[in-house]
Amino acid sequence: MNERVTIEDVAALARVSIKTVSRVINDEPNVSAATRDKVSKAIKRLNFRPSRAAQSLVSRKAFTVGLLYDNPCAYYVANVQAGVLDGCTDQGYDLIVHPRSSPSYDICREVVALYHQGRFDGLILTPPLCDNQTILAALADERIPTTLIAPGASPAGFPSVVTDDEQASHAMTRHLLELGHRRIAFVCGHPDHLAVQRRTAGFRRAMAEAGLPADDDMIVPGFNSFDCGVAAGRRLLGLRVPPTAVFAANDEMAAGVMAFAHERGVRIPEDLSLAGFDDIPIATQLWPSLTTVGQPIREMANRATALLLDMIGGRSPAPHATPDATPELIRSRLLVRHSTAAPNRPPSGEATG
Amino acid sequence: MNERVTIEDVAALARVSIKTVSRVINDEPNVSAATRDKVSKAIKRLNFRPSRAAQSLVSRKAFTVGLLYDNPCAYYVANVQAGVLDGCTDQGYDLIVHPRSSPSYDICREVVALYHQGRFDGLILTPPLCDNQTILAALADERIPTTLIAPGASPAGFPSVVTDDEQASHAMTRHLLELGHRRIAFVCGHPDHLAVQRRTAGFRRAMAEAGLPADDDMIVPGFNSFDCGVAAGRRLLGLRVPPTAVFAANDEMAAGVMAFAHERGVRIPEDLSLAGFDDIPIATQLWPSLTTVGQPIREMANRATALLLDMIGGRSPAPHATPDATPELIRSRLLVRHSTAAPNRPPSGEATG
DNA sequence: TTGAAAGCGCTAACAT
DNA sequence: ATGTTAGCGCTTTCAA
Repeated sequence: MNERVTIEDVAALARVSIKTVSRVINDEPNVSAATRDKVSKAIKRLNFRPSRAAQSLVSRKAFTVGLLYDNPCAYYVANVQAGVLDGCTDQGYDLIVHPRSSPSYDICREVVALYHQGRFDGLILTPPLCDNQTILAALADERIPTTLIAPGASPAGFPSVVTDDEQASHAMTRHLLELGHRRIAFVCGHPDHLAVQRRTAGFRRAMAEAGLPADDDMIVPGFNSFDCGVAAGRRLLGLRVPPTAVFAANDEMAAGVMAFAHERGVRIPEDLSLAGFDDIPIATQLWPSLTTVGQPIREMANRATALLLDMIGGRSPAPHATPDATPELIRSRLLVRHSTAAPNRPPSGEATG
Repeated sequence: MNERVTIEDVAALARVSIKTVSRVINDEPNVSAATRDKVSKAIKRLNFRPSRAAQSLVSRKAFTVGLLYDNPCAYYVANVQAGVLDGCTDQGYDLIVHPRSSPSYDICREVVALYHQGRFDGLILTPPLCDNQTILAALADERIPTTLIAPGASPAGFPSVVTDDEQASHAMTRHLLELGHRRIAFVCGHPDHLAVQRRTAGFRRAMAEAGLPADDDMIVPGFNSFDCGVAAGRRLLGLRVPPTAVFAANDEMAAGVMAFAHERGVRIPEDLSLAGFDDIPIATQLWPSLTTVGQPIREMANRATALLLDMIGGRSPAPHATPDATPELIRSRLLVRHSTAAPNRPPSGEATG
């Protein structure tokens, strides 16, 4: 830490009291322009930075937010982090990250302990942790300021930011229907991930509205992984009457379906249209590029951070004091790329080796 | 922060002085077993946690390490973070992350300021920042404890952890040669990323040892991105005599080559063997799965953290006091999957639609 | 508009 | 083996 220059050094150089320096540091009123200027010059001259530890001790704030997650997708995590940092940095807050895959009981104890040590002022939770009742109960119990990104429900007392999974899924299904598909299969996401579950609902609604049956053999389970996608592909393409389009609840599973299709020589999009959800990097690095739904992850994280900092800073009601906060909505958008086309289209003129 | 229970509360309950409590907290000697027990019980009873801010203020430590990076690959970053956290957590250190893509001058000022505020005790740098002389000079100037992950050179005074890029690249080239390939192309990595540059050297050495020419038209430039891979594929497959194998300096570029090959109907591995480097998730999510080199990123980050904490804790020489520290080496390993095979192999019996 | 004094919760140095 | 005292560097009273 090597803390050499202190507020006293500045005060001595500027020939004022340390309190006056403190006033300048914190932009407090009641300092004459001349004094302020004098002090500012001294601060610059000495390259003075107030000690975070001292500020924390007296203000009882850590100036740090914690990000708690348990998500295997590096891309998702990176975007969340970026969004949180966007919101933190200008307010002088730091981010400490806590990926946790341990049992929730340990998480609770650990997080509460860290909070009581003053290691962070508030917490941001992402799926699936933000749907974990044990954790939420512990955080509410300890009155730890917390906001949620994309929770399945909107638990009382936790401000949250969500996106319109159901509508986006509906829109994607409409896209496939409008291309002329009728036999459309859906690969479900992980049952514990509530937001992902809403994607199934959007699919079902669009199919119902189109007067099409959502056959049981057209809706297959999945757990968000590439391997599940491969398995789903095997199952669907092995059907007596296979679908002409497959819509997977996330891109990883869509990539799995695509890999299986490639292996079987099923051409995409000529023989099979394929759609995903999330727009992870692989979506543009597959061939053909994947039609998918772009999630505004970074923006959501940014807003969740702003809500958290409002709470911490007392600019919004105290934590767990607002039973029915409406979640903030940020819309997802449809990204039509090359993996979807009208059904039964004749092979294109592209070289095929 | 809500800091209610302090060391005084514990002292009062245990009927000892606060100093004795402090001794117990810090596992200092000279406390009788009975007293220690009494204090421990009081600590548990009150659920006491020493305030980080107070400890920081008096010890002049932040108990935090900073991770500075500017790397577009989420998977790489996630692994580095995981490795750093592995090393931090048990020592009670936190991790704050600082992704930075701003000009290096700003990074320097910002990082130095944060250090002087006592927001971290030491820094871990990854490529390409760890090869940036301006940043390194600033850090050395300020005596900021720093370790480097996979630097191109090994700058004096910076402990570092590296892997054997050159040898791994040599081994991959040998693999292709042993399969019977003679016309092997290489897609180079970003010229600013020195560690990646060594992969080119390994390729050249293996080719030279095999008595094969490394033709200029067989070694194409690249900048690590998927699009560069597509471009390289277009260039190489458009040659009068195309290569029978392509070795790309990273997986993203290999994925680009593969996408282009798919588009052109060039079969992998029957018509073209393809190898990458890094083992990012996409390597197993492409079809066919990609033969590549697995980088021990997480272990490297973990070791870099251990080296840093040794420095911070005074268990190793002070920062910038050891001119010629030997970088610690962690070996990469060859991962042979389905994208490489002997050249001119007849099509396999797999279904081709 | 400015400043003096009293802590924030802990540890280091020095008693006992 | 245990306790007392004096800070760490800042902000918050409360005076002037």
